[in-house]
Amino acid sequence: MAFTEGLEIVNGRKGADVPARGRGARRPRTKREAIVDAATEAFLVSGYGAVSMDQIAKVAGVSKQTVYSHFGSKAALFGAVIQARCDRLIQPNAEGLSPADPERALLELAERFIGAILAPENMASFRAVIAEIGRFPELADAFYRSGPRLAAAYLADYLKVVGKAGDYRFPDPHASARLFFAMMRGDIYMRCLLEVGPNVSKGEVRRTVRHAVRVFLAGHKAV
Amino acid sequence: MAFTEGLEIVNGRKGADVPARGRGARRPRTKREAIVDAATEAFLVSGYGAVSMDQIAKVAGVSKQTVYSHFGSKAALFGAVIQARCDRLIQPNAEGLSPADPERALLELAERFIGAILAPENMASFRAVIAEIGRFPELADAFYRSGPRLAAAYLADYLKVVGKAGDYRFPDPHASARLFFAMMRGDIYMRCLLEVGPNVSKGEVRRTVRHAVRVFLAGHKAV
DNA sequence: TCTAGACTGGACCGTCCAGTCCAGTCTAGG
DNA sequence: CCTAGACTGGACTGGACGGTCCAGTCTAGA
Repeated sequence: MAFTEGLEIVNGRKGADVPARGRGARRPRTKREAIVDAATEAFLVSGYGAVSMDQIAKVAGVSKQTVYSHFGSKAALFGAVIQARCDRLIQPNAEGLSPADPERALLELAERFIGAILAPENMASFRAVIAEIGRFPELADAFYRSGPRLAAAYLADYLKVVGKAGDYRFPDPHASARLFFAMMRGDIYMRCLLEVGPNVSKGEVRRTVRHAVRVFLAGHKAV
Repeated sequence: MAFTEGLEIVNGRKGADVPARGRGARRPRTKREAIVDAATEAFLVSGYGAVSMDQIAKVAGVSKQTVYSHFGSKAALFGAVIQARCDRLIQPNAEGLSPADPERALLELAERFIGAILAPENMASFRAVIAEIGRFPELADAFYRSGPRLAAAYLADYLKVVGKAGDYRFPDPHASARLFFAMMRGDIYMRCLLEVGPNVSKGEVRRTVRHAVRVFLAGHKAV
């Protein structure tokens, strides 16, 4: 709930759509943005099939016709929403990580990564993508590219640098990077995805991450 | 496609439902089984929302009323189908694995595990469960219990035994077991789940598994 | 032979929903 | 002041679909 921040009834002939910026606190959005926001929340919470265009129009405070003049169809709207979310997946990049202390650096990266993938909006995006793979295969592609693949690419670069220092060896940095993220995306991720089991605590995340990082590094120690 | 094996038009007043077993090749099923089969394939391929009861009845070669007299509602039918699939998730258990040669044993276990989770039917089950988490949270629970959790429990037992031998240390066997499966369920799994990227080859699986097992063991070596 | 119960097949109901249409309003810019 | 274009709101269409009903058939077993 509440990926948007509670504005529901913003416009009944009010924020004149175009500039209106600067009016403190009141979200100064265009109709289009309002529609996207409403649709995002609705789709991510309930799924494509369970959301009606009337619903979206109502929540956006806009007429149905307006929705259709901006996005030609329900499918197009869904596509736009998910694409936007994929573009905005927060990418934990490896910049600013010191090659001098890989353990510390990887711990930090891991924490950032876990934080990102466990964030409810991203979790919901992932579920939505999976649920509609049959109807929208392109979205799965977009998700993979801007998610797992990008993250692994960043890390691989970092591992190359670390490898040069000599303490650790990464004969195939890309494979190692993928492995690293797989380790992070462990049982905790699965439990969140399925919404089962005990809720994950900060402590559990911490412990799991430390364990994983330690094993990862020990497994790549130069002999 | 084709989780069932091509029988579609089995009964137009034919295989008398009850015994009929033994008739070679021809699938000798009850109406109920026919319904479950048809529903399974339909739900796993297209998802809950995209399947109609008329469709299922037609494919099962059965009247709609019969479907409703066996399963009271669409939701109940879906529940039964997914539950059955969860119960049948092939569990790679750790029995018969030699504690003397952990590397070999883990490699074997890993291959079995990967084979199971990448199997199209299981992949499809997982997707279906995720897609309908909102409507059917119990199914997610069933899936987790009879999938990830069970597998980890088996492995944890094995790791305890290996730990006693002395070459490796597993201070928290359950955590290590979960980590192990996370490593296996790596990028390949993600790609299959999202149906993106290059198709996975036997070779890639092999390479990935070897890498993961090596890192896992090296990371748990006794000092 | 009779009966109970499973099953058929097709009509039917109520609901929901994507998408269209349209008459009329509001506003910005010329 | 006029016009173009964005927007409203509500009626409407056409089709899908879950679920019900029912008259009639088939089969097994008493």
